[in-house]
Amino acid sequence: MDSKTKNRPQTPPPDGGRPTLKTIAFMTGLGITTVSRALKDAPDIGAETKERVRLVAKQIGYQPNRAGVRLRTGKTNVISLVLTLEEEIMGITSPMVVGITEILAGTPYHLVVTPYSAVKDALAPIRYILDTGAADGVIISRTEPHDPRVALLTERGLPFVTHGRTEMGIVHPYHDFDNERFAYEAVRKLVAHGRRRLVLLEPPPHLTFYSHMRAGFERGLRDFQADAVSFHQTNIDHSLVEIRDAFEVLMRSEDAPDGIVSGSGSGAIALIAGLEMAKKKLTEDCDMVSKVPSDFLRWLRPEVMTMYEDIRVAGRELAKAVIGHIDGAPAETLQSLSQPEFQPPIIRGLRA
Amino acid sequence: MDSKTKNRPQTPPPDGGRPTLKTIAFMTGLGITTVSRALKDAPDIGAETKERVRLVAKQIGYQPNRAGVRLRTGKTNVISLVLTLEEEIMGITSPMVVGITEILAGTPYHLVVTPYSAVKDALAPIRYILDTGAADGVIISRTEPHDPRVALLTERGLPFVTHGRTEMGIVHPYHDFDNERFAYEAVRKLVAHGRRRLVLLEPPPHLTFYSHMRAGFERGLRDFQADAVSFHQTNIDHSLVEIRDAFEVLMRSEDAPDGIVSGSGSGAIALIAGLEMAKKKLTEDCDMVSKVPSDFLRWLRPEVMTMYEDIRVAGRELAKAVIGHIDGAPAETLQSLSQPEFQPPIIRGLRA
DNA sequence: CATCGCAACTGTATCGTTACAGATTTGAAG
DNA sequence: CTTCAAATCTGTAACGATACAGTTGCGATG
Repeated sequence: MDSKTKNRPQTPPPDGGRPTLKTIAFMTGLGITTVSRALKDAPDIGAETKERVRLVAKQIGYQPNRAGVRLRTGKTNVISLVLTLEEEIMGITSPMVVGITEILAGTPYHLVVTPYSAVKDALAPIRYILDTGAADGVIISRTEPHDPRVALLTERGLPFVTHGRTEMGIVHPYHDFDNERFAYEAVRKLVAHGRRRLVLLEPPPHLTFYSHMRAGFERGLRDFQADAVSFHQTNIDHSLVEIRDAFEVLMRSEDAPDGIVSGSGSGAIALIAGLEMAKKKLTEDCDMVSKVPSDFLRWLRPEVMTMYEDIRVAGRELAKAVIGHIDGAPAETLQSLSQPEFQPPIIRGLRA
Repeated sequence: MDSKTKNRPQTPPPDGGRPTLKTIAFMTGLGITTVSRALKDAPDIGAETKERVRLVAKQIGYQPNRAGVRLRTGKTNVISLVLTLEEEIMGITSPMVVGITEILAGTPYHLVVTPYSAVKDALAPIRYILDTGAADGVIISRTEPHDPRVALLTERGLPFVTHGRTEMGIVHPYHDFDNERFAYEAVRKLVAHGRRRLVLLEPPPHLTFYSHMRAGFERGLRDFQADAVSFHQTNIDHSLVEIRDAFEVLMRSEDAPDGIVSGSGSGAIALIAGLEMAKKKLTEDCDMVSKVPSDFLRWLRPEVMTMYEDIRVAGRELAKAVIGHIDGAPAETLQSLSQPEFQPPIIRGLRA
């Protein structure tokens, strides 16, 4: 066979299978390499040729074989969302996944969900991804001030973004909710309602946003002259029953607070239950501000003042940031903080 | 070079990279083919050789390159979860994803989330997966009696499982919640509470479980001698505001029901709001049974009687079923129905 | 009319794996 | 001492894509 045309498929590729570069090469009479480079808009391919190739590719619905690309180039076109199985409790995964996929829909990226179970295993999925080259970028949450995952990913140069910030002197992409301001504004609001003895249902101390929320809470106490009621033994990672029971005890004590800042929506539910078990009533004995990821609380307990953390938007921001990181944008430009705002109450009139 | 050893790597594969069959071949002095077959436990490889290969493979942490396998064999080791972006509202995705990944964790499968937006596009992601060979198996939900996705997947022979049943004479794997029985038991319970004028907040009519739930409801009405109050213009896919407003009108009318069966947890929230806007009270003017995917309602409105649909378990069942289908198990053995049960009320005493 | 540079295109090798068709060795049967 | 079969191992080609190092043709330059 003439070596000049060895790269040109002589037989029409078997029909029924999906089109490959070979198919296009056969149809256009070009070499496979040329077709490949034409589709990449390489500078050494003629303008008219590119046009022809693009047209044929579109006509037959050519889509590059992911395995081929991945094997040759190492590019996986995968973004990995790393989740704790326990994260489910907060019901946060749904809108997050939706937000991420909204952004990925316009790209060649697929979203792979990579779970891990115990907290001590948090590094395991990261190692897996690094070792097997399973993804081009990673999204992690439940960020800690000194997060070994961030250290490892940075060291190995795999693009990532965190949901939450770190404090380790590494500049990396992140998206976060401004929990400092949330707690600060919550205190302001409660004081405006005449509340002075405030309690905070806080995040677990090892997560970064613990200190943010505490800082905002304490700054609020100082600025608006209120007092803290201690509730440190309990945090939003505890079970609803634990939170409820601990809070009932507190509400029955001498030390009972008259204002509550809840760092989580489900925590708020447990606090309300504890409060009611102690025969106290919202708005009468106590006011409450809660961060919420959904509308449930507002509908069922409109007397709770809520600040909405839009997880879907967070998912979008995170997705944009990883992709930006993959594309080489500087990390400083891939950081965002979403500002809390109080939600208007649900309108209880007809045709709202 | 001696052709006898052409397949044996002569140079130690560059360190730092991840191990491949070549690495093991070099270390054991065997051919690449032999190593491949040894790891697959092929019958034509000696027992001792297999042992040696396995040992080395384990020692160096060999994991087959997914792109290589996929390119050569077409096996993707991917399960695709096909979701509506709108599904988020029900907050059902989180526990579903968790359940699925729990099962996949023990397998080589990864979970890829493939979304679609409009209802009319429901076929688009399926076509994409079929055309690009993106997955070995598919999980779909929001099943319809005559579901074109099921038809297409069956025709093209791609293993799948549905969350919900179909009525098209095709035997395929599914997992479903017994909505017929749910509604039936709900009616029984309401009648036992002295309620006789019952309303059903039903699923949208095009989904299969609409007729299941209606059938159970109507069978209950007959068996327990209660009457239906019409509320057909509204269903669980409508917005909370729409449901609330429509229900307020109903509750203010002559025709007001005294018992409610709610086909969804978030729908129940809207119904409660509508009821309260009509100045009616739960347990006094009206009782309610709702299907719920989480604990929120039980905590905040313990007076609602609930049947828990465990989505996490559903995720597990679905994952097991697709894998079973991929492995060639007969579809009849991959069908399961989860039975509803009333939940005990939240215990409102200390140390529950 | 060589020679050179440039534009446009192409072949080969390779990524890691597996299907397939041998190849070699060993021991037993004839 | 052949012959054969079984047991064990191996090389080659291919999956689809791309990096790299050419090759070809052609007009401009000296």
